[in-house]
Amino acid sequence: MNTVHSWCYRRAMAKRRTSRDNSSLEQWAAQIAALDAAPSAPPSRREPLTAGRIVDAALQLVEVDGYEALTMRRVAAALQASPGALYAHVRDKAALDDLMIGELCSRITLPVPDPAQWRAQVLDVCRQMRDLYLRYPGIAHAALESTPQSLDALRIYEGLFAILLAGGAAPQCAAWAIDGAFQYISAYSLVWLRRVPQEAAAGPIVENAEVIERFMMLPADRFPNTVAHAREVTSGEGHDRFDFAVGQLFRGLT
Amino acid sequence: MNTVHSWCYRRAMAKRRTSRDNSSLEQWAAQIAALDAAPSAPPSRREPLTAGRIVDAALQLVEVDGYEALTMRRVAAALQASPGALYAHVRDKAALDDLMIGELCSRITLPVPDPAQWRAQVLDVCRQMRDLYLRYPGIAHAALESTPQSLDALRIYEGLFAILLAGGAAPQCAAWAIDGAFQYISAYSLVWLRRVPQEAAAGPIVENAEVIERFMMLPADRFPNTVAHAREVTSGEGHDRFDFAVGQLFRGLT
DNA sequence: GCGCATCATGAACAGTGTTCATTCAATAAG
DNA sequence: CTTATTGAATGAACACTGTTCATGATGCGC
Repeated sequence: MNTVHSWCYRRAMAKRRTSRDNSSLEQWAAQIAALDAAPSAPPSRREPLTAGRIVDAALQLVEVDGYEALTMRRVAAALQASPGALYAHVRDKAALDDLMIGELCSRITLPVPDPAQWRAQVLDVCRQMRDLYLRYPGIAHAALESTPQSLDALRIYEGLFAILLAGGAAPQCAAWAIDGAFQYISAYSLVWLRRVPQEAAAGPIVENAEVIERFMMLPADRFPNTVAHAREVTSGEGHDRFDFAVGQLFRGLT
Repeated sequence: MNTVHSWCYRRAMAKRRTSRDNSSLEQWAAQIAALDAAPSAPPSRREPLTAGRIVDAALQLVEVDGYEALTMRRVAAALQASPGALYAHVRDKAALDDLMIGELCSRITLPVPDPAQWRAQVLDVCRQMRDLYLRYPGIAHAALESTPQSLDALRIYEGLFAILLAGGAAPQCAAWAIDGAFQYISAYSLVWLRRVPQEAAAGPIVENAEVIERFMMLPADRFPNTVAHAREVTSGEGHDRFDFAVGQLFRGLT
């Protein structure tokens, strides 16, 4: 449903020049036709395929089943199209990955820089990235592998840069810290996925106690510090460690 | 098929029973052939398959062709074995990944903690990890996906922990910083690979000037800060950015 | 109405991880 | 010295993957 809505929006924007009502009418007719055709057999003739629709379908697939389930064939099936049809609009699966992270980057809202609270602003942008990566599990893979700087990614680079410079940071330190943060956020989002299925089984408290116990079962002669500070090693609720790491990366830049 | 095979089996058994010298002769010929084959092809036909040999072969493959070329079939071919034979010693490809990063972790040398120079010691260990990840290109993928804490990885966790505690860091901050560093190092090693093929083309100076020029071609109204500080954005020789980010993560913990 | 250019199709290709019945070699038991 | 057993290796499958391409159908401009 999500993709259908955004697709309708995009198509309406693109075709606004010719005739909005016509597109709306087509849509109306297609919906009516779908009422009959959908239960019996999926109609082969659909609305034209576009890169935008492909990206939307791919993102929806990742949101539901994770990035490792993202397959050209599955995207095509979700669009009721042939696998080869996608390659008329998207060069590669890598190109699709780039488009997906571009779409994600375009969803991030950048604040107007406020020197008084630049730390909070930077952290907020980083959290937005993290939440997007977690909403589409495993898509950080694509972010790590994709083109160094797409224009969409560069937009949020510029946004963070502006916040940091307004806060009084030196340009080189600011640029390097942003770079490091991008990489850290991707890695964090990937590692975070490994804890999710465990959370579904039981509450986090029991889970944490279990982990502490396991750490204390380690041979104390080989892992003295880990055993001694098992509580601190396993501490951190939610995304506390994320906030800590991001805070460290942007520390003392003024 | 089933009956035919079992019939063949019975027939082979019967044949062996009737003329055993024939089978012995074949074996004799095989031994003679092995005399010649052994010096030329030293390895593996008679050597029993072990998890260790599989891991070694897999690492060698990654070192030469990269992690995306790591395939169960290729590992088996390198060992002159059948693809299915690997599964008697390694449960999954994921398990093979775990064993590989375990092997890598076991190669890292940990210093005895010296409070006077704990920063240098931490940076050295992080660089060892990075260099291993870069020597086996793309294997950081396995590190990000693999089991949260294998005992080999925990060993270097403990080593870093000891260095930091000796340096006077608070246990929780130390643990969180180590965690962040692990994730950052993996992401950095993956991102670094995208620059390597460009280095082969020309010297880094020309390359850098090219990148600066490209950044300055951006629309200045949309990317004012990136354009204005293109030099700082593209600065950093070698692993300068790595050292910066690691330094930030472990900053001010005493 | 027709020609054209575009797009979707479905089959194919070369791979992938993984499984399985079958075969073999070496060993333990009689 | 046979014989039975066992554990590992095989090779052929299975269900997939990304990608290509000739074929065929579609809708638009004239």
